[in-house]
Amino acid sequence: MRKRAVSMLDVAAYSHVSHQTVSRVLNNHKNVSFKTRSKVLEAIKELGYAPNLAARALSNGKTTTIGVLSYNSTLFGPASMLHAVQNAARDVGYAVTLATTKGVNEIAISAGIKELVQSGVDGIILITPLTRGNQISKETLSGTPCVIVEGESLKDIPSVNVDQLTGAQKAVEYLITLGHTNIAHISGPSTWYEASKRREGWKKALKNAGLELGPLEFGDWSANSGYRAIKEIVKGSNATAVFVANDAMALGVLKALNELKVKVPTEMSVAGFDDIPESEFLIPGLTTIRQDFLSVGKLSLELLMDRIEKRTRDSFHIAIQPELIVRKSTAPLITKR
Amino acid sequence: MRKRAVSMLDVAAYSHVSHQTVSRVLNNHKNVSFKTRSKVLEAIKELGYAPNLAARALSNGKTTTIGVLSYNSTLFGPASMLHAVQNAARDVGYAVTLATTKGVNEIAISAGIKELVQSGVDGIILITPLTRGNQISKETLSGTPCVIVEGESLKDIPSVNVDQLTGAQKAVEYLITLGHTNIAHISGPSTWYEASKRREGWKKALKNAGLELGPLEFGDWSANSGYRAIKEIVKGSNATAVFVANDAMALGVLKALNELKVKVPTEMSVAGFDDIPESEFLIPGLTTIRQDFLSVGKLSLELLMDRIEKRTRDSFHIAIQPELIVRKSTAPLITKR
DNA sequence: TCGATAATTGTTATCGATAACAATTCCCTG
DNA sequence: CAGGGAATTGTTATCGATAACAATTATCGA
Repeated sequence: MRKRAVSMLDVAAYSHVSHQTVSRVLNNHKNVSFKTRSKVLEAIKELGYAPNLAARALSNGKTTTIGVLSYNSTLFGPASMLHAVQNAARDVGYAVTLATTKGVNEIAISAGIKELVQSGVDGIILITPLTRGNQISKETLSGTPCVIVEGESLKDIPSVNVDQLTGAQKAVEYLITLGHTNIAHISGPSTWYEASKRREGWKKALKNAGLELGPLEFGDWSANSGYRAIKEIVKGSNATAVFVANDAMALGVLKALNELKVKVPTEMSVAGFDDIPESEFLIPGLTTIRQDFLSVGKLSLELLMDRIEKRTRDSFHIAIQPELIVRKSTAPLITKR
Repeated sequence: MRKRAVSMLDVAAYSHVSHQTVSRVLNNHKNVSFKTRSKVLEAIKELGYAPNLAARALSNGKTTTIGVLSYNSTLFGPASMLHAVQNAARDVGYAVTLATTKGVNEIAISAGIKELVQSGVDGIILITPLTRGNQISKETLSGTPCVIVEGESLKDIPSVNVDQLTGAQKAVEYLITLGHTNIAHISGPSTWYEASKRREGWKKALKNAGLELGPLEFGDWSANSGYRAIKEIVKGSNATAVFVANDAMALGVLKALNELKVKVPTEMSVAGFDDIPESEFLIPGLTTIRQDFLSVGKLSLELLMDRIEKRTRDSFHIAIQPELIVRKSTAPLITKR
């Protein structure tokens, strides 16, 4: 029973070459004769050799690991992107280490970044809702390449974003074409980048149509907060449609309206944002904006790999267009007379 | 501008001690005088030193990293457990690297484990639905400590499980106390451990009450599969209650019943399993079984740390009791006469 | 005050890979 | 067939930490 795992030297001895040659075979150097290469490969298979990644990392300064910093990986969006990133990373031979922040403030994010930098990752993907205030100092990154996902674009740092503003605008414009003129909005927390963009989109669509802003409430992305917010809106206004900043809150909205005996969509149209898997099966099916999280995840990894491997790219900030999914929770305004 | 990051030798030079003493300070060895310790600590702070983890790993064979292998981290359960594990790991100074499997078969799982082992993790948490067939060979683990979460208990490998059988039994027993005698079940995929346990619980409860088995359908955990399954059940039987193996499928069930104009709960009682955040806000609120994923995650990490640090423990297999959450989707049977 | 023992500090070897450079072999041309 | 350049292989140093052991300094009781 052997105690230590087989190392490169064992392989070298077994195949009667130097360990350097083994290294060359492993790293696909061109100047290795076919004969020795196959000899070495056979030895590797025979002995069940696997390189020691710590040694490699120490030697060449690369860990072939990327870090993902996420706010709350339980939410559908972050979880999907994490999944996509992880899959894409594996395909290019990179491991993924995960870190999560407790809050969305600058301190928590910096701490998370430091944690990852210290662990030696080759690059970082930030799935954190950075807003303007949250500048990432070069200090904390200390040279580690980085890509921002779903956060305010900074000039030096590549980013991948779903075009939140346009997405929100599409949803509200759709409500407008249905004849609604008093359109409320339930926004996400004011500190979140996505929330502010969606709010902007709502405003822009209304302004473009020459309509006044409808009532505005703030939630915290949870169904419960949507539940509470819509009750305020119904009580305090006569809005006939509501654009909700995410599907989870929209779920709470549907629940509250059901309890209040306000019929959806005939008395109130509801549109969400995200297209979570549940949306299709709500009662009624939720009209919403679909974000292609998988593409976002995949693209962000591509950008990061470019950075890590010092490739340059013209597209520094990538915006993905979301898609309007029309279901049964929205309907033309019935004019009362 | 310094090129290389500061190393232990820099700290040693700065504080006029040997690098070994610096190492001792870092690792909290007892035999370091207060004076030198503070001198070194100051130097560390002054120079902004952070240990190189690759070097440490190479030297002592530990990476202070654990691996989590998950089936599909987008699902609520795995995502929650991953989150809990990651938090708990950070608290004890461990990093988390993530791997995902494409399938639930033995080959895919083994591949995932190998990937993690090769990356050098100190321990592995398996959030994969292991069934009997899926034996983990000692070979693939090659000595790496491992904990199974939500999978069939193997004698050698510690595990943390929610008591699926009892949970399912509780749900069905509750339906029985409401007077239902024809209780259907929509199960998860037959290869999944959780699915088979929940199916067993359903059978056991019915048997204990002297009732016959109701209709049984299989889904794939998705809302859509629940949607289809309940249509079969309604068409082919006169069940008055259905126990659905997870909340996502229950969502589809509610949708289908709504379309079929079967009233819930008066004409059909529906109970789910998981208590996802949405469940409370479904229409009607879903009666379900709550699994404490966070505790499961935390406990599994504890078990793993015991293994890594060679502590022994009497409780090798831990079972957590789930909780029945009664909401509005279940009601007493109205006897037609 | 001496010596034994404990507490503290230092020196050298080691982990397993890659980098840089040196040496050898091969092949082709004049 | 000599010689030059390319292709192939080998040797040694290095990455930055810990392990093992050696050396030095404190501390205490007789």
